[in-house]
Amino acid sequence: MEFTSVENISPKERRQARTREAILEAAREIVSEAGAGALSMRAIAQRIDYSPAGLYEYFDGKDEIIGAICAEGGQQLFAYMNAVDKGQPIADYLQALGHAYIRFATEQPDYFLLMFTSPAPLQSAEEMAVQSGEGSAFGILLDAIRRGVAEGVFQQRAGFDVLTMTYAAWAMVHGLAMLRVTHLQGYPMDFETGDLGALANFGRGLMAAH
Amino acid sequence: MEFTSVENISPKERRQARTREAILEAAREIVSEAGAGALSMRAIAQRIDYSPAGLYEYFDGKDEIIGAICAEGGQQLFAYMNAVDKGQPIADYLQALGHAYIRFATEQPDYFLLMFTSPAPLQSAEEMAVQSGEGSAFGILLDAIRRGVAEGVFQQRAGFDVLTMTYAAWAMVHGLAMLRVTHLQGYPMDFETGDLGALANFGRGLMAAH
DNA sequence: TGTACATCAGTGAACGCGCGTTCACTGATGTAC
DNA sequence: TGTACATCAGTGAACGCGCGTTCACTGATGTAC
Repeated sequence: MEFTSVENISPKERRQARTREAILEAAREIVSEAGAGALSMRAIAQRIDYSPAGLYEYFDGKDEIIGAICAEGGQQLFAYMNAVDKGQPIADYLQALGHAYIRFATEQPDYFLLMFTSPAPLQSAEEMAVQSGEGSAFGILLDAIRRGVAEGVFQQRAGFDVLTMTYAAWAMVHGLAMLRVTHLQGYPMDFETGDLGALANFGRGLMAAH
Repeated sequence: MEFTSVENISPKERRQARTREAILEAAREIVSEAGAGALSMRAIAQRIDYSPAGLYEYFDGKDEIIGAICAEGGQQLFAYMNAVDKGQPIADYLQALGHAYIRFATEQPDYFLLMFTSPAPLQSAEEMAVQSGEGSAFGILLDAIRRGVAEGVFQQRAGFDVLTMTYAAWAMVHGLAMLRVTHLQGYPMDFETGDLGALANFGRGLMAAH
């Protein structure tokens, strides 16, 4: 029988983990402050007083660092959505989830763009279906839709099952978030009202015929 | 009284216009074939057998060229949506418009991304409100919503006027298109069905209470 | 019709920059006897 | 406890690349007399 390796962490490994974390933190800060375009090995190294070459002790290259901070971004997005009060009526809850998604995008626009303007690491529809609340933003959305259907508030329709409904909800909030941080950035309009209206409209579409 | 300068075009101006067009065509092709990342002054010049320096006779710099082909992209998107049969019932028509938007994005993904991942030249909400069918994709969408409301099929609600409804519709199709060409690129799922369901769901939300 | 000149379109080479990555190296830390 | 050695974290300099833009220039085209 083997020991789980989780417990035995040597001082060396602790140090390495800390440095890895420092690298990612620096990368995160650069993206937040100056956008994804400013993220370079040199910039990261400078920020933590390393030479660029030193980073290769901890990561295989730039892509791996980007991948790691995208994963962190996913967790952050999850945190935004998981903080929403689950006690509310399902329609309100779903709307609040959308709002949280948009809030993440507007508060961390560069982060959001980094995560969502390049292709994600592949994952099948089945895998997406499996992931429930714990861990991913999509899972939270999925659980909400499931709950709405179970409560009889939302209604499955032909060609519009729970998974597809979730995809649609995601696309709705993603479109609102994306337009806002890219094409409509700086537009003098009342996004808050617009988003609320759009989310309410989407919710009406989900409702079961009375 | 002055003559309109539109008519008198010298041979010189004609030549210049043709070269300008050739530059933009080359830029368009590069973006289509290799993505926005591959668009460089050198690449454009090479494709039309100029030296990079020569391009500065026709454009002030790279940004101006990008701006010009984004404008062209807007016209192309307009063409997609304007080709949709306006004779159908409004709900079908709106759905078909969404479909056309998504088709543009999937058939010209690099173009679409170039247009929609950087901020657009600013324009006020009033200007957007003014632009009707002739010219812009947003205008077409706006006209459709207006028609739906006029026919009593769609319903204006508190905080959800025609302009806001159009914004919501745009965000819906934009989210579907965007997810598809970025984060979900290559996912093994049935986008066609998903998009149809999402658009139908959005339409239901617009409907007037019976 | 011929000639002198001005305008024009376009070039070649360079400037200065930043990028990801590699590699031979060094000095410090840890280890074995 | 001291010494010899191996491992390790990190460096400095360079490689090779591509970028947008500038500038002095040239050869062709057009114009005026």
